Amino acid sequence: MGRARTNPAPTAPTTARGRRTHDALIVAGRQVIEEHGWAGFTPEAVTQTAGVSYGTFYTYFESKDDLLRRIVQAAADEMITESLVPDTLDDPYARIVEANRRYLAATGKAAKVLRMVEHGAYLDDNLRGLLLEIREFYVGRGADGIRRLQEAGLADPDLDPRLTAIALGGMVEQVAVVINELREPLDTEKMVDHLSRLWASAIGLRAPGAGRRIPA
Amino acid sequence: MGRARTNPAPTAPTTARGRRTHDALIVAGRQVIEEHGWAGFTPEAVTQTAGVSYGTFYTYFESKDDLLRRIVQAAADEMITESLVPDTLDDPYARIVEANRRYLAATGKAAKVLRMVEHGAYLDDNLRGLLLEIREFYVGRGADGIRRLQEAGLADPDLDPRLTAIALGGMVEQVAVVINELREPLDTEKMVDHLSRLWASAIGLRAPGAGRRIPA
Amino acid sequence: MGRARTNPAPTAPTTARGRRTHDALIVAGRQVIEEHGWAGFTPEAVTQTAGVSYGTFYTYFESKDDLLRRIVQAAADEMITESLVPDTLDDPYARIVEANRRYLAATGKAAKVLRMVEHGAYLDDNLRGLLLEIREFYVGRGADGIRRLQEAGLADPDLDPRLTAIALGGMVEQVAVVINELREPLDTEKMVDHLSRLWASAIGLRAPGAGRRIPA
Amino acid sequence: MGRARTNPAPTAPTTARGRRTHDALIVAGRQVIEEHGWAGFTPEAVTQTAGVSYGTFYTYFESKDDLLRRIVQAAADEMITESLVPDTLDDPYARIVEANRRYLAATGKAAKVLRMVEHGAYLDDNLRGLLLEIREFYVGRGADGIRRLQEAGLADPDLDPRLTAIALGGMVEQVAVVINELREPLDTEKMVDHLSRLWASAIGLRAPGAGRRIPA
DNA sequence: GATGAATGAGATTTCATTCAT
DNA sequence: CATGAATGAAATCTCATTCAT
Repeated sequence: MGRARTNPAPTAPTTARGRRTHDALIVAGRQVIEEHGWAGFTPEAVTQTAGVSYGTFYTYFESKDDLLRRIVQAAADEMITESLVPDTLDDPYARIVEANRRYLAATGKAAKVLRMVEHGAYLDDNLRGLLLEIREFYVGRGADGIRRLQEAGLADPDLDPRLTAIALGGMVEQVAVVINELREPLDTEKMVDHLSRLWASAIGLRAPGAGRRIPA
Repeated sequence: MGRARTNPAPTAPTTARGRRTHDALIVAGRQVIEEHGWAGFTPEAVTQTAGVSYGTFYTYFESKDDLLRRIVQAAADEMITESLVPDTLDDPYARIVEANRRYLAATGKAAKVLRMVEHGAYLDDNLRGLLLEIREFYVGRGADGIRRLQEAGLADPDLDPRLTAIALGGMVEQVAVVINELREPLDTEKMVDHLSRLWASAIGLRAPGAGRRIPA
Repeated sequence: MGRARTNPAPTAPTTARGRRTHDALIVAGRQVIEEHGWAGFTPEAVTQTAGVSYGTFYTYFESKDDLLRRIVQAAADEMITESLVPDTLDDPYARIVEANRRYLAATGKAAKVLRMVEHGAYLDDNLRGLLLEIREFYVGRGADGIRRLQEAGLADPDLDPRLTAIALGGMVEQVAVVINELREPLDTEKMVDHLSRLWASAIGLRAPGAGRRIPA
Repeated sequence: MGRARTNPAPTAPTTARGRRTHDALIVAGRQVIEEHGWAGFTPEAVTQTAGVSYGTFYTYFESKDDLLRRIVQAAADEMITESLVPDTLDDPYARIVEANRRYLAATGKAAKVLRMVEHGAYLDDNLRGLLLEIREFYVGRGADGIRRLQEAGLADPDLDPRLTAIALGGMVEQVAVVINELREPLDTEKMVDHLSRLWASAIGLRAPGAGRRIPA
């Protein structure tokens, strides 16, 4: 009634048991979203899935929003971690292939969660900021790669690296989503191959000193 | 949503005034979704935006779902109509440019609405079917175009037309959506240029008898 | 979920039926508070008492707080209106008697509601302001009366009118509360007599040109 | 509140540490009520203020009600103890002054706590009885004092001692509470002076053999 | 048809109390 | 004894849908 929150602001759990429950709720929350979508994402569903009582939810999270933010953060971290390409890989085309393969592999579920948030019901400023950060990570990384190739004389110098990264990154992102939704099961490895060839051709990638642009 | 209905089934409006109200509600509904997302899409908001009383909603629509279906249908029709490229345009590259320009111009918001439905709370079989149809329209059209170019010896014959269409179509679709969400204002015409060059390069489009793949 | 209120902000009812329901809810709310105290003041109890459904509460009031504010406002208005002493009454002592009689008569229930708010669970800034206003009304009126008597040479000139009004007003206010709570039934008219004599003696009120301070 | 209890009944603390914790909780509880009112009075807030863990609450108190009763009892004891006027003080007016000074000094907050209980959410028979006792103590003491003065010919014999004590006691009590709530800071000593003069004049107190009723 | 009030099941959140460690 | 996590009934609020006028 018009008064400030009087309830205990949830604090980080101090005991092992507390941490277990806390983590279980995040895992359960993610699972609920993935399986039942927005409509199913209720504190009740989450606690039931985690096997704890209703009230326990608010021992660890201020609100549904709060849990959502943490789920998104976790999904984003996971996506980014899993889609990093090792520095030891030198060949530009191989790097493209690897990046695409990892992206498609990594983003099945995580991307689904992120999309749901993006186009779903609830977007406060915190979440919007989080999503923009994630996008910026991918766009920036893609633009850097393109710029390096241009500087090495390996890619079309007329392309704006950032616009190109937005476009080609969008291609891969969108394909990742479609794969998870299409009825027709796509051969993922074949799609990785196509995406890589399209990406390479699009930026005019050529093997140093070679006439052929992409491996046959 | 999903409650049994006991309401009189709304009938198609018979008077001119009825049709006007009906259409105004669809327009208002679309506007509400675009501007306020799912959270704002309530009968209350829609009727207020349309300037009619609350109860009028159910004079014309069985339910929120019902209106949603009609909004999606309208958005899809509009997208498809506006993104058709006239047959009179012969030059392949010019057709690509034109298709991309029209897509970006016409469909940013419509695509956003479709995405929302896709990832939003409510996806009944009707809606899912509708979305698949729309996607199939674009993918099919893109694949046909690529296949024709391949047959004419103007595009890389090693590419699977369908996979390629999914990937490149996804690129344009994703860019269309992103443009409306990014903080940085993109120069649309420059983006059209980039998308077109990327698309053309990606499929190895070459002007008949020319060495250069894309216009400078 | 972190979004602004999307629900219709309740608007003043436009139809007669609406006004009836609105008023019934305020009456019911007041009755619930008086009879069951804070613990019983729930939207459910209020709507049941008013004979409407639960949801109707939020057709007219933004929140429990909102209704509470209106109840307090109504109680205050009622108290103030009923405790006004007609200007036609000239004799100072008679005015004191009349003011006390009206105060005790008027404030049984209203004062109970106000006390509950004051010492009860919920005091946001709006309510606090409202209560201060009410108090100020009584203190100001009392101080004015005392000052006038002092200027007419009818009351002890050494008294600070404001402090005196706070003290004597508090006396009457407190007695009003006690009357409603004590087991022992007090003779109200006798109490009015005592309060008036105490008040008059306290300020040294003397009839013009008379030795006796108060009527026997 | 009002739930059946299955908890082990807390036992009186046996160790020094136990007593310290027990007392700290009562002090903290009182502080919480005074500062944050009913809304803030939660086991959580009390234990935090006392610097002990949540669960410890129920080591010492059966319930919130239980703590409340002890707080009220402590506040009452304190009020009564601190407002006792030493028997060595003989002069009637000086006794009035001293009683008022002590009451204002000691009991503003305690009185507020008692009021809160009175008008707050929870009033079981135990509490009600306690409050009536406290009131009776003050009313009885006041009435006795007035009766003695009347018998000594020092006060208006027409006044009903009990009614007068209720009224004048209410005056002081109310002022004590109001002082803590008013925006305008009152000069307490000046208020003591006024209260005393008003009280004395009201009962017609006159110094034996003196014409002036109250010190100038 | 249009209007706006009414409905009530369901979602979110609170918090006094209990319990495992 | 102390700790802090767990519990769940009850409170507040939402909103798609229905209904009386």
